[in-house]
Amino acid sequence: MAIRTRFAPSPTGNVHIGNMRAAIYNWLYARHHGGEFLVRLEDTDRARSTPEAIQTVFDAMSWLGLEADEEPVYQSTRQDAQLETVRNLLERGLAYESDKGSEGQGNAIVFRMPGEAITFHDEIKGDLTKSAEDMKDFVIVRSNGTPVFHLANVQDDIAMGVTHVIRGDDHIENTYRHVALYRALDAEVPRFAHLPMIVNRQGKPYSKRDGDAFVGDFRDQGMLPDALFNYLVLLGWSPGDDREVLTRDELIGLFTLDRVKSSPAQMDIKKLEWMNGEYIRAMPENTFREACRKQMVDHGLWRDDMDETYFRQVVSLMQARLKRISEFVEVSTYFFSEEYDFDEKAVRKRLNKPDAIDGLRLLREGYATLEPFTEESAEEALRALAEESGGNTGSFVHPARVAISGLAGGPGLFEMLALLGRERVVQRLDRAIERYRDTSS
RNA sequence: GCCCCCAUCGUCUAGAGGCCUAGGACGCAGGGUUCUCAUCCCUGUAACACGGGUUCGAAUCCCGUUGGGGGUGCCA
Repeated sequence: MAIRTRFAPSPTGNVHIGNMRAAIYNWLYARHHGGEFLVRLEDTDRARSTPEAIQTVFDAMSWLGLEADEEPVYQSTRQDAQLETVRNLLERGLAYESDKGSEGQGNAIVFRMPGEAITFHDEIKGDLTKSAEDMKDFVIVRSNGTPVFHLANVQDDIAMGVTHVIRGDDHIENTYRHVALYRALDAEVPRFAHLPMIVNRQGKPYSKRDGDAFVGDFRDQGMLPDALFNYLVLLGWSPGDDREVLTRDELIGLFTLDRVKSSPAQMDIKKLEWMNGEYIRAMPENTFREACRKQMVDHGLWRDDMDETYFRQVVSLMQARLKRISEFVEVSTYFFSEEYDFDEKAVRKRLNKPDAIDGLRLLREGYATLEPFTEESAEEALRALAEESGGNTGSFVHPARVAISGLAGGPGLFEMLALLGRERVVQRLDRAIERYRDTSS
C-alpha cells in the first residue's frame, strides 16, 4: 500500500518552526517512499482560523517548497462525517452520553476506553505502552454538538487514508487514545512517529514570546528556504555520516525515520547563518543577483536607471561576504548612494589621525589626474605614493577605505575604487578630508 | 501528585559492547593567504549528568538518582 503522510496544522496566524519541521519530515518521508504528502487544516477554531491565518500556512509551505499531492482538506467541512462515526460508536456501546462536567446545554458524548493497556510501536521511540488505569474515558463530542480534536483528527486521518502519522511528541499521550479510537472504528491503525521538540536558547519550548521561531521571520531575516530546510532536517536527524550540506534530492534519498533522534534539539542561529552563507555562495550568479535586486526594491533603494553592468559587478563582490541576503543593502549602500554612514569605530581607528588625513590629501591629488582610472592604475598610484612617503600601503589603504565606504571591511579597495570611478572617489576623499581634518588630533 | 518521554563538546550530531586515549559540523581561539572584511587552508578548544550493577570489556545493556520536557481540558 502506498504511503500517505500528512501535515495537519491548526491555522493560528503563524507557522512555528517546530511545526514546519514536522511538515518537512512528513514531506521527506512521503517523497523517500514515493508516497503522497497531504495537508489538512484543522480549522475548527473558527475565531482564529481566518483566511489570512490559513494563507500564512500555505505561504510558509510554498516558500519551503513543500508541495502537497492533493488538495488541502479543511477539517471544518468534515463535521458531518465525523458525527456520523459517533452514531456508529454510540450504537455499538463504545461511546455514551454524559453530563459529567457539563458546561450547561445538554450532554457530551464520551468515548469508552477499552479497559486494557494500549501499546503501539513508535518509529522513533520504540514500543510505547500505557496501562488501562492511567487512561480515562474522554469526550469526543461537546455538549454543543461539535467534535473534539481527538475524534476529528482520527476520523479525518482514516478518511484521508493516512498511513503514517508523523507529529510532535507532545501528542504521545493523545496517541494512546487515538489508537483506541482506530480500533473501535475497525480502522487500520497507522504507523506513528513522534518527533522531539525544538527548544529555545534556554532549553525551553518555544513560546509565542520567543519571536524568532516563525517561518516568516526567517524569510524576513534573509534566510534562503533551501538553507532553512536543510538546517531543519538536520535538527533531530542525521544521515549517519558527516555530510551536512545536502541537496533536497539527497535528503529525500537519505531520509528515514529510524535515524531521527528522540531527544529535543536546540536551534542554533549561528549554524543556520553559516549554512545560509553556504547556500548563498552556492547560488548561481544571476539568482543571487535577482535576490539582491529584490532586497534593493524592497528597501526602496532600487532605481530603474541603475547601470546593469555596474549592479552586476557590485553584486559579484558581495556573494562571498553575506550570511543573509538581507545584509546586502546594509553592506553595500556606498555603492548606490553618497549618503552612506560612517562606522564610528572605523573612523576612530583609521581617520581620526593627522597622518591619515595627510595621506588622503596626497591620494586625492594623485587620483584627481590619474588617467586612466582603473583597478590597476589606482593600485599602482597608491603604492607609489606609499613608497615615496615612506609609509606602508596599509597607512593609505585603510583610511581610503573608510573614507570611500564608511566601513572597515569589504571588497578589495581597488576593485571598489575602479567601480565607483574617479569622479566619485575624488569627491568622497574631499568630503572625508573636510569632515575629519579637525577631529583628527 | 500521578502517567509518559528524554539525557555525548556551549549548540547540532556520529556512536547500536571491544574499531573510542569518543569522530564531524557550527561557534570560539590561534595561525596562513590578503590592503581590510568575508571566502579558503591549517591548528587548537571542549562532552559520554551521577551512582550502582551485568560483562574479560560499557558512551553503548539493566536498575536507581538527578535534571529537563510532555500529558493529566467539553484546547489543538
